[in-house]
Amino acid sequence: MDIARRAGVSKGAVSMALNGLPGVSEATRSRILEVARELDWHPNNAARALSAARSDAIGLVLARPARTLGVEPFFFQLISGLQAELSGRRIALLLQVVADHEAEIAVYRQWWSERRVDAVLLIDLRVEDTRVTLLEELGLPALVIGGPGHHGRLPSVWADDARAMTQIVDHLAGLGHRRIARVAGLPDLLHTERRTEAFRAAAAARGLDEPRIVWTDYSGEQGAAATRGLLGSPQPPTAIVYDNDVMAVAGVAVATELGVPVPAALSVVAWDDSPLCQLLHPPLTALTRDTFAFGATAARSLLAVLDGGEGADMEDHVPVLVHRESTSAPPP
Amino acid sequence: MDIARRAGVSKGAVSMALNGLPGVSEATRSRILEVARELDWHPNNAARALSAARSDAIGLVLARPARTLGVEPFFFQLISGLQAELSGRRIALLLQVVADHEAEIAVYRQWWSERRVDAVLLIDLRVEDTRVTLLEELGLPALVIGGPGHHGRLPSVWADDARAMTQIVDHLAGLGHRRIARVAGLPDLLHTERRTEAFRAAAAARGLDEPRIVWTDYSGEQGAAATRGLLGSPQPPTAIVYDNDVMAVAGVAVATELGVPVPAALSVVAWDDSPLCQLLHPPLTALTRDTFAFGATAARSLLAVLDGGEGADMEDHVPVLVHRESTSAPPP
DNA sequence: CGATGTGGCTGAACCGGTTTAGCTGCTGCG
DNA sequence: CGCAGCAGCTAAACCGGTTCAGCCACATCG
Repeated sequence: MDIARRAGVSKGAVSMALNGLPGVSEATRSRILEVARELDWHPNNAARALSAARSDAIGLVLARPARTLGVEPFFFQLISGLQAELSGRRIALLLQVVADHEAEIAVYRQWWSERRVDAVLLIDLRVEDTRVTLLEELGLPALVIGGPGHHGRLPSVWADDARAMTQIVDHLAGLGHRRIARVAGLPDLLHTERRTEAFRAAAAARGLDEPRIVWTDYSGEQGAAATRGLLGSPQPPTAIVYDNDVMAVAGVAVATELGVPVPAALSVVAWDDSPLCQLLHPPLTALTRDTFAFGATAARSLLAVLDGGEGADMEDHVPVLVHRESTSAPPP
Repeated sequence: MDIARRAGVSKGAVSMALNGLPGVSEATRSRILEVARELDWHPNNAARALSAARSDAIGLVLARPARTLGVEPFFFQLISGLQAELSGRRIALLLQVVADHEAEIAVYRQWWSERRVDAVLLIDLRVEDTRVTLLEELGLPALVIGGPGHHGRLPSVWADDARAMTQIVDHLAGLGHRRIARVAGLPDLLHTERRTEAFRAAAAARGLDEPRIVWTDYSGEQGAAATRGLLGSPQPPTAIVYDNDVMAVAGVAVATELGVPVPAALSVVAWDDSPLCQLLHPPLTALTRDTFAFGATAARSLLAVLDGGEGADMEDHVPVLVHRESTSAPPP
């Protein structure tokens, strides 16, 4: 190490000085720091990783069909939030987009066996999630985004989907709706199930008709098809809650096309707000969550895990329903 | 290395065997491979990186305001395409989302000084791009996505925006439009300028009126505002070309709101297709490009650079205009 | 004044691979 | 038969850091 030579000390001393460890005098430390600055020295990541048995990287695998990905701002906002916390600690984010569950698991195995990452983030938790048991078996530290429950001994961060859903149903019921329906996302995702339970429970609590639910893959196509089905049925709903913004937009388009005015004949609520919701005509009543902040929270939890902490489970803020013009009282 | 012990050879022999290098007999090689399989052995990435002076990772920095990011499927499709090529070579992708240009440059410096990446992808090329000179100075291998031109000695992969734009203008002129306008993206991006030049040139070649152009930040808000401005002017255009799908959607919403029927009174073309374009009412005529394939092409080019090749500049396929229902003959 | 710490530093081992010089035993050739 | 040449392997250096045992000089204390 040529800093050592230039400063006339051993490389052990340099290491202590640069890492703020005791073992060198203040005079020597500042001399070494000075030399390091002069030489614009930066530690070689591989060397540090090898010796410390750390990689200073965390991994995120996205396993959704490419088609539905990227349509939603959710992921980028999450990633931005994550990095707001991680980059301060010089921790990198490895991103991998894969086609399916199998491939996702293969990536975890490889990353961990090669020690490419120190931990991973698990997203889109399923009801029976083989990934959780895999990660536990591997001993690969992980933070589950989504919960509570079904995440084994892994720590988890989540938002209270149930309370959010209750908010929505209350809002609609308060406007006078009695026949509400829901266009849901993928049925095997845990949060879809959570929302479904809460949806049914809230409807029952308010004495509404047994609500209809249609499951989709989050794509606009399926959202449109579901809407068409609901509106074409004998007793069409007077309000529909969509599990994402893209489907809500598609739903409004279908309704308009069928001559069903929004909100006069049909109220629409979108789960997850986006610029799109505000641009549409009418602007959509939507459930807003601060995904950036959520990502930052998740990152802090993950760092706690990496620091050897237990990684306590944590609940994020409850999402807020923003009232816009796509919801109103049902037709008489 | 305990494979060596188990197989009764030296670790040097193990290394040769596992990497397919000459120097071991076939018998020994297969015995070593067998032991490695039994032990489910995988090389430690840090050790390999340290010794080979490679990191087996490439970096991608996205420096757009978080608000406009993620709205476009473009990035995820690009990333998916990149990884389709990269993961076969066990090369990871480091993703960093930053706020601005300064931060982006800082990330490059850090990544390279710590040898975290072997190369980076440069995206959203600007007319005067300080990043190009920085990367050249640093000696950090890079592939520029966007061009041709303005990328110094760095290799580049691009799509022919000019020909695509000509296609669009030809289509509109063929329908009979004479007053067309364009809602463009960020003015300092190179491809924005490319499109602008081509737009003006094609309009002139077809003898159309001098076209109006409004620049935006790609957000739906600004797209809506631009549309409002254009339609409210004394001589409103009969066709508008938008630089992305989100703005096109916003534009249609504004037109509808103002009582300007699409396509009867206003034709709309979106640059970049997405499910959204097909869902809208009317479905939008849009410029489709195979972003996944583009990403794969870029990855191959980048691999060529890493393999020590010159990294030849390459042009991707010309995007194709898909005719849907948002374009028709102008009102008489 | 000698025993005992102790702050400050050095030298070497170590992380887990790759690479290379060099050794061994065999084959083939004159 | 003697020697060159080569296949096949080992041992050790190396990548660039971190960590730790141990050494030295000096202060402190009984």
